[in-house]
Amino acid sequence: MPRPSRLPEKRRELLPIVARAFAELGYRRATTAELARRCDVQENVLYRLWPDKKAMFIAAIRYVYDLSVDIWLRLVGRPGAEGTAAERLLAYESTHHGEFGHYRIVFAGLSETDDPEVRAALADMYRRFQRFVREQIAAHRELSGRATGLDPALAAWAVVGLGTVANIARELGLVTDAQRRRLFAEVGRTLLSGD
Amino acid sequence: MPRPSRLPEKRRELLPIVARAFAELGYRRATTAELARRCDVQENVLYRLWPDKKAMFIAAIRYVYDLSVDIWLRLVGRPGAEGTAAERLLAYESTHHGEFGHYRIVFAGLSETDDPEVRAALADMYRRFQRFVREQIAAHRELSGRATGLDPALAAWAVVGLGTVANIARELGLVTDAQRRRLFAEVGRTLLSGD
DNA sequence: TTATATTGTAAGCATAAACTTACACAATAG
DNA sequence: CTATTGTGTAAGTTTATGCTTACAATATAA
Repeated sequence: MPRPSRLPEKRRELLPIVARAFAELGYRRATTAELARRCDVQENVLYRLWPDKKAMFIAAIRYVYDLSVDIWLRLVGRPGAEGTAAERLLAYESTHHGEFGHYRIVFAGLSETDDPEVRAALADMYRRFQRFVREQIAAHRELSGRATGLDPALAAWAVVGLGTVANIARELGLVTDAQRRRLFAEVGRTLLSGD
Repeated sequence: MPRPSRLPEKRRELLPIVARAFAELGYRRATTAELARRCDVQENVLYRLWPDKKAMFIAAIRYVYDLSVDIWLRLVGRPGAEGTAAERLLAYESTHHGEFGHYRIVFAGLSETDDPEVRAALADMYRRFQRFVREQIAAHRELSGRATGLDPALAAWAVVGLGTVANIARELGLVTDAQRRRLFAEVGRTLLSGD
Protein backbone atom coordinates (compact mmCIF):
# COMPACT_ATOMS: atom_id res chain seq x y z
CA MET A 1 0.00 0.00 0.00
CA PRO A 2 2.58 2.58 0.99
CA ARG A 3 5.41 3.65 -1.20
CA PRO A 4 8.45 1.39 -0.69
CA SER A 5 11.39 2.95 1.12
CA ARG A 6 14.56 3.74 -0.75
CA LEU A 7 16.54 4.64 2.40
CA PRO A 8 19.11 1.82 2.17
CA GLU A 9 19.91 2.67 -1.44
CA LYS A 10 20.16 6.34 -0.64
CA ARG A 11 22.50 5.56 2.25
CA ARG A 12 24.76 3.54 -0.01
CA GLU A 13 24.67 6.29 -2.59
CA LEU A 14 25.59 9.12 -0.24
CA LEU A 15 28.03 7.36 2.08
CA PRO A 16 31.07 7.75 -0.21
CA ILE A 17 30.38 11.46 -0.49
CA VAL A 18 29.95 11.80 3.25
CA ALA A 19 33.15 9.85 3.88
CA ARG A 20 35.10 12.00 1.48
CA ALA A 21 33.83 15.13 3.20
CA PHE A 22 34.92 13.85 6.60
CA ALA A 23 38.29 12.92 5.14
CA GLU A 24 38.84 16.31 3.57
CA LEU A 25 37.45 18.47 6.34
CA GLY A 26 37.80 16.56 9.60
CA TYR A 27 34.94 16.13 12.01
CA ARG A 28 34.49 19.71 13.13
CA ARG A 29 34.64 21.41 9.77
CA ALA A 30 32.45 18.79 8.13
CA THR A 31 29.28 20.52 9.27
CA THR A 32 25.97 18.91 8.56
CA ALA A 33 25.17 21.82 6.26
CA GLU A 34 28.34 21.16 4.27
CA LEU A 35 27.66 17.42 4.12
CA ALA A 36 24.21 18.14 2.75
CA ARG A 37 25.58 20.61 0.20
CA ARG A 38 28.05 18.05 -1.14
CA CYS A 39 25.39 15.39 -1.30
CA ASP A 40 23.13 17.87 -3.02
CA VAL A 41 20.27 17.24 -0.62
CA GLN A 42 18.78 19.08 2.33
CA GLU A 43 20.28 18.50 5.78
CA ASN A 44 16.99 17.04 6.62
CA VAL A 45 17.48 14.12 4.27
CA LEU A 46 20.74 13.15 5.99
CA TYR A 47 18.89 13.01 9.28
CA ARG A 48 16.42 10.63 7.78
CA LEU A 49 19.30 8.34 6.81
CA TRP A 50 21.27 8.52 10.08
CA PRO A 51 20.07 9.50 13.54
CA ASP A 52 22.78 12.11 14.08
CA LYS A 53 26.10 13.42 12.82
CA LYS A 54 28.05 10.95 14.90
CA ALA A 55 26.31 8.06 13.17
CA MET A 56 27.29 9.51 9.81
CA PHE A 57 30.87 9.63 10.98
CA ILE A 58 30.88 6.07 12.25
CA ALA A 59 29.38 4.90 8.99
CA ALA A 60 32.27 6.65 7.26
CA ILE A 61 34.80 4.78 9.40
CA ARG A 62 33.26 1.45 8.45
CA TYR A 63 33.20 2.48 4.82
CA VAL A 64 36.93 3.18 4.85
CA TYR A 65 37.62 -0.18 6.39
CA ASP A 66 35.44 -2.06 3.94
CA LEU A 67 37.05 -0.31 0.99
CA SER A 68 40.59 -1.22 2.09
CA VAL A 69 39.70 -4.80 2.81
CA ASP A 70 38.05 -5.15 -0.59
CA ILE A 71 41.25 -4.15 -2.31
CA TRP A 72 43.41 -6.34 -0.13
CA LEU A 73 41.30 -9.43 -0.52
CA ARG A 74 41.53 -9.07 -4.27
CA LEU A 75 45.33 -8.94 -4.00
CA VAL A 76 45.53 -11.90 -1.67
CA GLY A 77 43.19 -14.01 -3.75
CA ARG A 78 44.92 -13.39 -7.04
CA PRO A 79 45.74 -16.84 -8.42
CA GLY A 80 49.17 -17.62 -9.84
CA ALA A 81 50.68 -14.32 -8.81
CA GLU A 82 54.32 -13.91 -7.95
CA GLY A 83 55.61 -13.96 -4.37
CA THR A 84 53.62 -14.47 -1.18
CA ALA A 85 50.41 -12.53 -0.56
CA ALA A 86 52.23 -10.52 2.09
CA GLU A 87 54.86 -9.45 -0.38
CA ARG A 88 52.22 -8.40 -2.87
CA LEU A 89 50.36 -6.42 -0.24
CA LEU A 90 53.56 -4.69 0.76
CA ALA A 91 54.41 -3.86 -2.82
CA TYR A 92 50.92 -2.52 -3.39
CA GLU A 93 50.87 -0.38 -0.27
CA SER A 94 54.32 1.00 -0.94
CA THR A 95 52.91 2.85 -3.92
CA HIS A 96 49.24 3.28 -3.07
CA HIS A 97 49.10 3.60 0.69
CA GLY A 98 46.96 6.51 1.77
CA GLU A 99 46.32 7.78 -1.70
CA PHE A 100 42.63 8.45 -1.08
CA GLY A 101 43.29 10.42 2.07
CA HIS A 102 40.82 8.27 3.97
CA TYR A 103 43.25 7.97 6.85
CA ARG A 104 42.17 11.47 7.80
CA ILE A 105 38.89 9.99 8.94
CA VAL A 106 40.87 7.83 11.33
CA PHE A 107 42.77 10.85 12.61
CA ALA A 108 39.50 12.64 13.17
CA GLY A 109 38.21 9.59 15.01
CA LEU A 110 41.24 9.37 17.25
CA SER A 111 40.40 12.74 18.72
CA GLU A 112 36.87 11.66 19.43
CA THR A 113 37.68 8.55 21.41
CA ASP A 114 35.83 9.82 24.45
CA ASP A 115 32.73 8.80 22.66
CA PRO A 116 32.14 5.09 23.27
CA GLU A 117 30.70 4.39 19.85
CA VAL A 118 33.49 6.11 17.95
CA ARG A 119 35.96 4.35 20.16
CA ALA A 120 34.36 0.98 19.51
CA ALA A 121 34.28 1.52 15.75
CA LEU A 122 37.95 2.46 15.70
CA ALA A 123 38.98 -0.37 17.98
CA ASP A 124 37.13 -2.80 15.77
CA MET A 125 38.85 -1.45 12.70
CA TYR A 126 42.34 -1.60 14.15
CA ARG A 127 41.77 -5.06 15.55
CA ARG A 128 40.70 -6.35 12.16
CA PHE A 129 43.59 -4.70 10.37
CA GLN A 130 46.12 -6.10 12.79
CA ARG A 131 44.62 -9.57 12.60
CA PHE A 132 44.65 -9.49 8.81
CA VAL A 133 48.29 -8.44 8.69
CA ARG A 134 49.24 -10.99 11.30
CA GLU A 135 47.69 -13.79 9.28
CA GLN A 136 49.51 -12.64 6.18
CA ILE A 137 52.81 -12.54 8.01
CA ALA A 138 52.27 -15.98 9.49
CA ALA A 139 51.39 -17.39 6.08
CA HIS A 140 54.45 -15.77 4.57
CA ARG A 141 56.70 -17.34 7.20
CA GLU A 142 55.18 -20.73 6.50
CA LEU A 143 55.72 -20.46 2.79
CA SER A 144 59.24 -19.14 2.97
CA GLY A 145 60.12 -21.81 5.50
CA ARG A 146 61.56 -19.57 8.19
CA ALA A 147 59.39 -19.81 11.26
CA THR A 148 61.92 -17.90 13.31
CA GLY A 149 62.23 -14.45 14.79
CA LEU A 150 59.72 -11.77 15.66
CA ASP A 151 56.29 -12.81 16.88
CA PRO A 152 53.90 -12.25 13.95
CA ALA A 153 51.44 -10.48 16.26
CA LEU A 154 54.05 -7.92 17.22
CA ALA A 155 55.32 -7.60 13.67
CA ALA A 156 51.74 -6.96 12.58
CA TRP A 157 51.37 -4.10 15.05
CA ALA A 158 54.63 -2.68 13.79
CA VAL A 159 53.35 -2.84 10.21
CA VAL A 160 50.16 -1.05 11.23
CA GLY A 161 52.37 1.55 12.88
CA LEU A 162 54.40 1.81 9.72
CA GLY A 163 51.27 2.53 7.73
CA THR A 164 50.14 5.08 10.28
CA VAL A 165 53.41 6.99 10.37
CA ALA A 166 53.54 6.87 6.58
CA ASN A 167 50.18 8.59 6.53
CA ILE A 168 51.23 11.16 9.09
CA ALA A 169 54.42 11.92 7.19
CA ARG A 170 52.44 12.21 3.98
CA GLU A 171 49.88 14.49 5.56
CA LEU A 172 52.53 16.78 7.02
CA GLY A 173 54.71 16.73 3.94
CA LEU A 174 57.67 15.24 5.80
CA VAL A 175 58.73 12.67 3.24
CA THR A 176 58.77 12.40 -0.53
CA ASP A 177 56.87 9.71 -2.36
CA ALA A 178 60.14 7.94 -3.05
CA GLN A 179 61.12 7.92 0.61
CA ARG A 180 57.74 6.55 1.57
CA ARG A 181 58.11 3.78 -0.96
CA ARG A 182 61.51 2.84 0.45
CA LEU A 183 60.05 2.98 3.94
CA PHE A 184 57.44 0.39 3.07
CA ALA A 185 59.75 -1.77 1.04
CA GLU A 186 62.74 -1.93 3.35
CA VAL A 187 61.19 -1.79 6.80
CA GLY A 188 58.38 -3.99 5.56
CA ARG A 189 60.84 -6.61 4.39
CA THR A 190 62.64 -6.52 7.73
CA LEU A 191 59.41 -6.99 9.67
CA LEU A 192 58.19 -9.72 7.36
CA SER A 193 61.28 -11.87 7.70
CA GLY A 194 61.57 -10.80 11.32
CA ASP A 195 65.11 -11.63 12.29
CA MET B 1 56.14 54.00 35.86
CA PRO B 2 53.61 51.32 34.92
CA ARG B 3 53.25 48.11 36.76
CA PRO B 4 55.54 45.36 35.33
CA SER B 5 53.80 42.64 33.38
CA ARG B 6 53.58 39.12 34.77
CA LEU B 7 52.17 37.64 31.56
CA PRO B 8 55.13 35.34 30.74
CA GLU B 9 55.11 33.85 34.23
CA LYS B 10 51.38 33.37 34.08
CA ARG B 11 51.70 31.65 30.72
CA ARG B 12 54.26 29.24 32.10
CA GLU B 13 52.08 28.60 35.11
CA LEU B 14 48.91 27.82 33.18
CA LEU B 15 50.31 26.01 30.16
CA PRO B 16 50.60 22.59 31.85
CA ILE B 17 46.96 22.85 32.94
CA VAL B 18 45.86 23.88 29.46
CA ALA B 19 47.86 21.06 27.89
CA ARG B 20 46.35 18.51 30.21
CA ALA B 21 42.87 19.75 29.38
CA PHE B 22 43.50 19.40 25.66
CA ALA B 23 44.92 15.93 26.24
CA GLU B 24 41.96 14.79 28.29
CA LEU B 25 39.20 16.42 26.28
CA GLY B 26 40.46 16.86 22.71
CA TYR B 27 40.19 20.12 20.86
CA ARG B 28 36.45 20.41 20.54
CA ARG B 29 35.47 19.50 24.05
CA ALA B 30 38.21 21.61 25.57
CA THR B 31 36.11 24.75 25.40
CA THR B 32 37.62 28.04 26.44
CA ALA B 33 35.16 28.12 29.32
CA GLU B 34 36.41 24.73 30.51
CA LEU B 35 40.05 25.74 30.12
CA ALA B 36 39.40 28.82 32.22
CA ARG B 37 37.59 26.79 34.85
CA ARG B 38 40.49 24.38 35.20
CA CYS B 39 42.97 27.22 35.39
CA ASP B 40 40.73 28.90 37.95
CA VAL B 41 40.68 32.18 36.04
CA GLN B 42 38.21 33.97 33.81
CA GLU B 43 38.18 33.19 30.11
CA ASN B 44 39.27 36.71 29.64
CA VAL B 45 42.61 36.06 31.27
CA LEU B 46 43.40 33.27 28.82
CA TYR B 47 42.76 35.67 25.97
CA ARG B 48 45.25 38.06 27.46
CA LEU B 49 47.87 35.31 27.43
CA TRP B 50 47.17 33.94 23.95
CA PRO B 51 45.44 35.62 21.01
CA ASP B 52 42.95 32.80 20.46
CA LYS B 53 42.14 29.21 21.26
CA LYS B 54 44.27 27.91 18.44
CA ALA B 55 47.34 29.59 19.91
CA MET B 56 46.64 27.89 23.24
CA PHE B 57 46.51 24.59 21.44
CA ILE B 58 49.75 25.15 19.56
CA ALA B 59 51.44 26.17 22.78
CA ALA B 60 50.25 22.86 24.22
CA ILE B 61 51.81 20.95 21.32
CA ARG B 62 55.17 22.59 21.94
CA TYR B 63 54.87 21.92 25.63
CA VAL B 64 54.41 18.20 25.02
CA TYR B 65 57.44 18.11 22.78
CA ASP B 66 59.63 19.99 25.23
CA LEU B 67 58.61 17.73 28.07
CA SER B 68 59.47 14.53 26.17
CA VAL B 69 62.79 15.88 24.99
CA ASP B 70 63.72 16.93 28.52
CA ILE B 71 63.26 13.39 29.74
CA TRP B 72 65.10 11.87 26.82
CA LEU B 73 68.09 14.17 27.04
CA ARG B 74 68.48 13.23 30.68
CA LEU B 75 68.53 9.56 29.70
CA VAL B 76 70.99 10.06 26.89
CA GLY B 77 73.33 12.19 28.97
CA ARG B 78 73.47 9.82 31.88
CA PRO B 79 77.19 9.12 32.43
CA GLY B 80 78.46 5.60 32.94
CA ALA B 81 75.11 3.97 32.29
CA GLU B 82 74.76 0.51 30.83
CA GLY B 83 74.19 -0.08 27.10
CA THR B 84 73.92 2.48 24.33
CA ALA B 85 71.71 5.53 24.72
CA ALA B 86 69.33 4.05 22.17
CA GLU B 87 68.94 0.91 24.24
CA ARG B 88 68.25 2.94 27.35
CA LEU B 89 65.66 5.04 25.54
CA LEU B 90 63.97 1.92 24.26
CA ALA B 91 63.93 0.37 27.70
CA TYR B 92 62.50 3.55 29.18
CA GLU B 93 59.80 3.93 26.57
CA SER B 94 58.80 0.30 26.78
CA THR B 95 57.48 0.96 30.28
CA HIS B 96 56.66 4.67 30.27
CA HIS B 97 55.59 5.43 26.72
CA GLY B 98 52.41 7.47 26.63
CA GLU B 99 51.80 7.34 30.33
CA PHE B 100 50.81 11.01 30.56
CA GLY B 101 48.30 10.73 27.77
CA HIS B 102 49.87 13.69 26.03
CA TYR B 103 49.75 11.87 22.72
CA ARG B 104 46.08 12.74 22.65
CA ILE B 105 47.08 16.31 21.93
CA VAL B 106 48.85 15.00 18.84
CA PHE B 107 45.76 13.07 17.79
CA ALA B 108 43.69 16.20 18.19
CA GLY B 109 46.24 18.11 16.13
CA LEU B 110 46.20 15.56 13.34
CA SER B 111 42.55 16.29 12.70
CA GLU B 112 43.25 20.01 12.51
CA THR B 113 45.95 19.88 9.88
CA ASP B 114 44.01 22.10 7.52
CA ASP B 115 45.16 24.92 9.68
CA PRO B 116 48.63 25.97 8.51
CA GLU B 117 49.89 26.84 11.98
CA VAL B 118 48.76 23.61 13.57
CA ARG B 119 50.20 21.76 10.64
CA ALA B 120 53.53 23.53 10.97
CA ALA B 121 53.74 22.90 14.70
CA LEU B 122 53.06 19.20 14.22
CA ALA B 123 55.45 18.88 11.31
CA ASP B 124 58.16 20.54 13.35
CA MET B 125 57.53 18.17 16.21
CA TYR B 126 57.60 15.02 14.12
CA ARG B 127 60.68 16.16 12.25
CA ARG B 128 62.56 16.73 15.51
CA PHE B 129 61.46 13.41 16.96
CA GLN B 130 62.51 11.51 13.88
CA ARG B 131 65.86 13.28 13.72
CA PHE B 132 66.52 12.57 17.37
CA VAL B 133 65.73 8.89 16.98
CA ARG B 134 67.80 8.66 13.81
CA GLU B 135 70.85 10.11 15.56
CA GLN B 136 70.45 7.65 18.39
CA ILE B 137 70.19 4.73 15.99
CA ALA B 138 73.23 5.86 14.04
CA ALA B 139 75.22 6.26 17.25
CA HIS B 140 74.11 2.83 18.39
CA ARG B 141 75.27 1.27 15.12
CA GLU B 142 78.65 2.95 15.47
CA LEU B 143 79.13 1.73 19.00
CA SER B 144 78.02 -1.80 18.38
CA GLY B 145 80.18 -1.98 15.30
CA ARG B 146 77.53 -3.11 12.81
CA ALA B 147 77.05 -0.39 10.25
CA THR B 148 74.95 -2.70 8.14
CA GLY B 149 71.32 -3.07 7.27
CA LEU B 150 68.35 -0.73 7.41
CA ASP B 151 68.92 2.96 6.71
CA PRO B 152 68.79 4.72 10.12
CA ALA B 153 66.46 7.37 8.70
CA LEU B 154 63.92 4.71 7.71
CA ALA B 155 64.39 2.82 10.94
CA ALA B 156 63.75 6.06 12.81
CA TRP B 157 60.44 6.58 11.02
CA ALA B 158 59.51 3.02 11.86
CA VAL B 159 60.29 3.64 15.52
CA VAL B 160 58.13 6.76 15.50
CA GLY B 161 55.41 4.64 13.94
CA LEU B 162 55.91 2.05 16.65
CA GLY B 163 55.40 4.70 19.31
CA THR B 164 52.33 5.99 17.53
CA VAL B 165 50.65 2.63 17.16
CA ALA B 166 51.52 1.83 20.76
CA ASN B 167 49.63 4.94 21.79
CA ILE B 168 46.69 4.11 19.58
CA ALA B 169 46.52 0.58 20.91
CA ARG B 170 46.75 1.91 24.46
CA GLU B 171 44.05 4.46 23.83
CA LEU B 172 41.69 1.91 22.32
CA GLY B 173 42.47 -0.79 24.85
CA LEU B 174 43.74 -3.21 22.21
CA VAL B 175 46.83 -4.45 24.01
CA THR B 176 47.83 -5.14 27.58
CA ASP B 177 50.72 -3.36 29.23
CA ALA B 178 52.80 -6.50 28.92
CA GLN B 179 52.15 -6.78 25.20
CA ARG B 180 53.08 -3.16 24.70
CA ARG B 181 56.31 -3.71 26.55
CA ARG B 182 57.18 -6.68 24.35
CA LEU B 183 56.26 -4.64 21.29
CA PHE B 184 58.79 -1.99 22.17
CA ALA B 185 61.46 -4.38 23.29
CA GLU B 186 61.35 -6.89 20.43
CA VAL B 187 60.43 -4.75 17.45
CA GLY B 188 62.66 -2.01 18.80
CA ARG B 189 65.61 -4.37 18.96
CA THR B 190 64.97 -5.53 15.41
CA LEU B 191 64.83 -1.98 14.10
CA LEU B 192 67.90 -0.93 16.06
CA SER B 193 70.12 -3.65 14.75
CA GLY B 194 68.36 -3.42 11.41
CA ASP B 195 69.23 -6.59 9.60
C1' DT C 1 -9.12 6.14 -7.82
C1' DT C 2 -7.52 6.68 -3.25
C1' DA C 3 -5.43 5.98 1.11
C1' DT C 4 -0.93 5.88 2.96
C1' DA C 5 3.61 6.38 3.30
C1' DT C 6 7.92 8.48 1.25
C1' DT C 7 10.58 12.25 -0.56
C1' DG C 8 12.01 17.11 -1.53
C1' DT C 9 12.27 21.89 -0.05
C1' DA C 10 12.36 25.59 3.01
C1' DA C 11 12.46 27.81 7.10
C1' DG C 12 13.26 28.01 11.93
C1' DC C 13 14.99 26.99 16.69
C1' DA C 14 17.93 26.53 20.59
C1' DT C 15 22.12 26.24 22.36
C1' DA C 16 26.80 26.33 22.84
C1' DA C 17 31.02 28.40 22.46
C1' DA C 18 34.59 31.65 20.85
C1' DC C 19 35.53 36.08 21.75
C1' DT C 20 34.55 41.23 23.68
C1' DT C 21 33.49 45.03 26.57
C1' DA C 22 33.26 47.38 30.82
C1' DC C 23 34.91 48.59 35.03
C1' DA C 24 36.64 48.54 39.67
C1' DC C 25 40.86 47.53 42.09
C1' DA C 26 45.91 46.95 42.65
C1' DA C 27 50.60 47.90 42.20
C1' DT C 28 54.56 50.26 40.80
C1' DA C 29 57.76 54.21 38.97
C1' DG C 30 58.53 58.78 39.44
C1' DC D 1 51.18 61.03 46.54
C1' DT D 2 49.59 60.07 42.03
C1' DA D 3 49.52 59.02 37.32
C1' DT D 4 49.62 55.03 34.62
C1' DT D 5 49.23 50.63 33.50
C1' DG D 6 48.41 45.69 34.77
C1' DT D 7 44.87 42.34 36.80
C1' DG D 8 40.45 40.14 38.41
C1' DT D 9 35.54 39.68 37.81
C1' DA D 10 31.33 39.74 35.47
C1' DA D 11 28.32 40.19 31.94
C1' DG D 12 27.20 40.44 27.13
C1' DT D 13 27.25 39.46 21.97
C1' DT D 14 27.31 37.14 17.91
C1' DT D 15 27.80 33.63 15.02
C1' DA D 16 27.74 28.92 13.82
C1' DT D 17 25.79 24.54 13.86
C1' DG D 18 23.35 20.42 15.12
C1' DC D 19 18.85 19.27 14.77
C1' DT D 20 13.57 19.96 14.10
C1' DT D 21 9.14 21.19 12.14
C1' DA D 22 5.97 22.01 8.54
C1' DC D 23 4.15 21.05 4.34
C1' DA D 24 3.50 20.23 -0.45
C1' DA D 25 4.47 16.84 -4.00
C1' DT D 26 4.99 12.03 -5.36
C1' DA D 27 4.59 7.25 -5.86
C1' DT D 28 2.72 2.83 -4.91
C1' DA D 29 -0.63 -1.08 -3.32
C1' DA D 30 -5.22 -2.05 -2.98
